[in-house]
Amino acid sequence: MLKKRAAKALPARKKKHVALNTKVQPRQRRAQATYDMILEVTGNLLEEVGVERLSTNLVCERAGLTPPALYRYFPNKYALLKELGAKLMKIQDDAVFAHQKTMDGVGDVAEETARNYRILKEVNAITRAFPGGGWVMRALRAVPTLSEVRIASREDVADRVYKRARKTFPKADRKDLRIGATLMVEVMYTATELIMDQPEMDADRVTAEISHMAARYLTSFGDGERKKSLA
Amino acid sequence: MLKKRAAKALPARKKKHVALNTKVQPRQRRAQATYDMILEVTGNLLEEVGVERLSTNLVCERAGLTPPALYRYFPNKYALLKELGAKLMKIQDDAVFAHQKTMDGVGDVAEETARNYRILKEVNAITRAFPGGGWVMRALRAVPTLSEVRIASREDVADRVYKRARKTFPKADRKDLRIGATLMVEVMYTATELIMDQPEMDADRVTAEISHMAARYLTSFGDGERKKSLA
DNA sequence: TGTACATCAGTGAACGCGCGTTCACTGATGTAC
DNA sequence: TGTACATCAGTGAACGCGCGTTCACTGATGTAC
Repeated sequence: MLKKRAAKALPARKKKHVALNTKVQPRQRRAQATYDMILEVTGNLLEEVGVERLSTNLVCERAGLTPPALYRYFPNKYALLKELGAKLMKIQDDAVFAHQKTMDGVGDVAEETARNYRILKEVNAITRAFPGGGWVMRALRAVPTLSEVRIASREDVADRVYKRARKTFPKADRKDLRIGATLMVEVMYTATELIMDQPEMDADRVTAEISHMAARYLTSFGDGERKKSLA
Repeated sequence: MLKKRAAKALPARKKKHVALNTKVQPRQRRAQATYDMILEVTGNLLEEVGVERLSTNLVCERAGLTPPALYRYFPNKYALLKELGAKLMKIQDDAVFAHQKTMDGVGDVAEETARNYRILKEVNAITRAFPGGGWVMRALRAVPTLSEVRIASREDVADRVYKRARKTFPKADRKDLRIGATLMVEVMYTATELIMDQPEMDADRVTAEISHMAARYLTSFGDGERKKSLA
């Protein structure tokens, strides 16, 4: 089948709000390499200068490109951050989902603690290995347009936790359990942020303790004392 | 092979270290009023335009001042944020400490849940009432020079939790307990951030659940099952 | 009490810089025939 | 197979803007006598 030639690009409309989505998708190999390099350079620069001093011009300079080349793919620095953020969220989530697959329902506190610990260890390692990982996570919190990416990712994970927990605790209040899943996920990732932000803290201890906290909490949905406490 | 301009080394942008502390302290009444107004305007502007689009020029314009007037007290926008951040941390902490005074040791889960709930409710209300409160909290996370303020505040609170818990759990591992206190405090404030960031969430439920989570965790230090879980 | 005067507070106008962005262009790539 | 040519990819040079910052200055305030 013959591919239709792409129609000539229409003149860009004037837009009040600049979209954060990438503009043109790279079609040739050369372009894909450029695209990837831009993001790689961005990650490295984040590590060096932080999100405030990051700019498209700076990325171009470091990447050995002229601004229109970058501008072809990304409208501004937030588009860069969004793309990096989406990438990081994806590989974090994938790691979590890989673990989730081996789980059927919620175990006891010791079992859940061990599970959480293994997952968190892996997520921490992934984030540390990601160029500018700490900065990307900070940006995902601080920049409103980016927080959508973050929230969507977290809710994805929380949803699976919820479904798993519902099997084990069929009598638990559904809304509580759903919010509980969100909170558990949020708390777990908080540990990762804490470790990235404050390297002086004992990462292993933090990971272990948060894992325990999350496990205690999740298993509490099968506990009569919950109601009494929250009455 | 791709033809690319040689990547230049980063120019040595030797930005002299700008102190974030206020420069001149206001001495006259007029000056104090100006100083306070600048911060008030900053808070309101944060609400309107966010931290990225905030600038000293914008604050001046809105405050009806010329740049040198602002510059007399604050060297840049981070000094403004730091001052606002310190203020918010202080009134949050004061509220927590007021509650802590009435506590002697750690109670049971139900009791601790109730305590946490009351404290968190108040901290949430304080943060909501603070102009630009949500943005200030985000900035305290995202801006490195500001995170010092945040960490110092959190550790202050954690220290008191630690001392209280040590009385009740004299046999618990000291290091675990100290880190546990930090984590508990961190998790509690996470709830506040979550509520500020995602107003679509049920604030009451989130507050209640996190209070329960923190209570479960803290009381776990008097529990034999802890060791087994974390082995 | 009034007033002279030192100090504090804020103005007006300008600066250099780096930002995002655009235009007209050249060069590279892939593919239809 | 080679090649013509449409399309994709990136260049070079410039723009207007708002940023932080500074200078020399005027006006306001408080106080010593």
